[in-house]
Amino acid sequence: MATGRTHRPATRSRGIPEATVARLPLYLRALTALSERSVPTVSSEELAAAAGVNSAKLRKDFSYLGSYGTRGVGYDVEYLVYQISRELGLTQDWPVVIVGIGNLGAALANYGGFASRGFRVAALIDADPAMAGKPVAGIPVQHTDELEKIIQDNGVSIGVIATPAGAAQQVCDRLVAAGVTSILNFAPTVLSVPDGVDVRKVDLSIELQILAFHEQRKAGEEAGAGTAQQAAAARSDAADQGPDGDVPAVMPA
Amino acid sequence: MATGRTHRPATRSRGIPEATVARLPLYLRALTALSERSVPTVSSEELAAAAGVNSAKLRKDFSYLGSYGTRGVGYDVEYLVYQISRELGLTQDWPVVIVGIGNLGAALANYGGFASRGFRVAALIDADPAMAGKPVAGIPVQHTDELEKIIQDNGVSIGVIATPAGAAQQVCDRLVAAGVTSILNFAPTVLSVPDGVDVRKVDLSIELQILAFHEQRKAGEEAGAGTAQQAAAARSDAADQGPDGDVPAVMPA
DNA sequence: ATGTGTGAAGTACTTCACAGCC
DNA sequence: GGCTGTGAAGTACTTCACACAT
Repeated sequence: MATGRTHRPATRSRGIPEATVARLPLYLRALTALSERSVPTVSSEELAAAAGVNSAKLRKDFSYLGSYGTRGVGYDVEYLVYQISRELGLTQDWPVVIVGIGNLGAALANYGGFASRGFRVAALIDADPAMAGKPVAGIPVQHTDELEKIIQDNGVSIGVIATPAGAAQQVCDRLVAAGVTSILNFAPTVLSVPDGVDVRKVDLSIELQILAFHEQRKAGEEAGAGTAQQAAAARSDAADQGPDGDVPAVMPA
Repeated sequence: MATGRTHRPATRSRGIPEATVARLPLYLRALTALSERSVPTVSSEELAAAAGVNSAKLRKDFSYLGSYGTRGVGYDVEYLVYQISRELGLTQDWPVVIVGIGNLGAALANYGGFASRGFRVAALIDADPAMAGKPVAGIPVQHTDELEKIIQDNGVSIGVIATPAGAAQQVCDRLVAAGVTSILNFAPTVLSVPDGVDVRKVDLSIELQILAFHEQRKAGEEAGAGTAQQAAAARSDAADQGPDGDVPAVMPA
């Protein structure tokens, strides 16, 4: 059990690479925008630009899902939206609980991108008795004591932890014991979970530290001998959004 | 300019792999905890467990920084804290501005992990005139009109965007024009930036969608022929925290 | 003509396994 | 004897480049 190592020898759920899965939501967002503008078809080049990746990667990604495009033409927007949604499991309804209703928890509760994507905030839970009953984003906050009952009554399998770091592991254990098998963790802690439970982590301070690292490099290169050549080769990261295609996004209030 | 593609031929800033950089903050956090408990040394095995990675990876990561361990003994906690902090550029002070002071922006402003890690919230900026002057986390909110002046007066190079999606690109453009070269984007949009500017993205809805994908697989495998073998091999992701070591974390209020 | 789908080549990251130092 | 540091092997992901369908 401990920190729950796991070697994941070839986890590839059914042949779709994890890196591809992480990009599908990006494509879906771009496609949804096109759909709203009633654009009927897109080329891999256009869609890739909108999603911030390169077109070869996008075509390869789609090839794992099937052959949904038409050579010489492109992809049918509506059809692709459906296929990706289905692949991601967004055609079904996912009740979600948010535990820890501070500023962050409230921000998450208010996040509009939820309902639109198959997610439904089933309940807000907080340890502070003073919060109980107070509505946040139109949903009354419930006390932690009710956690197990809420999970079971609503058939919740996805939990969001937005508590302080000190409470996170305990909340996590209770969520898992009650039947939650996927956790999105905003607390700056490494959570231990049994096999079969997925944890994803979102950590502001880590992101900032990564930015600081690159920022420092930029400053150094500027100062250090400007070998022109070196300066040119310097840092051209920029786009492709975040040093590695991965990573996710919250939503402002 | 467009979506600002970039092939980043061998960006590796100075030989440290991006994947390693992304883990340094994790190690740093674990080490800081050990330091607070006055633990003098750690083995790669122990530290790896605390950080949620495996020990071979950790040793390899550290080998990119130098030979800071002692064979047969382990790593000196204080010394490593210093070396990693320096490598990440945390020994200097990074003034940061947060734009968009809704629930999320407020949550970020209140995040304690800031000051402790070399980051300082230099200013909070919001487009709503009604917010101007109101203190959030003890810092008075300033109006967007002041953005350029704030950036320049404080020498800010890192900006956090927590505005609604619609405002993000415009805010981003202004930040970049004013001199910001690293952006942490919480708005669910792909930002276009010129070369030399780093963008990292944090997106709640993408994380949830990735969880939903795996959640769906779990359900499917349960139902589908339980080839015992298949069920056993099933999904053993779990720990290693989030399908790929990467990703970051916000902090609750 | 145009743009998809994909083997093949290239690159990045991880894990193994063990020599070498304490 | 214990634990680091690292070449070498293995795996995962990306990019190229072009055959092939429309």
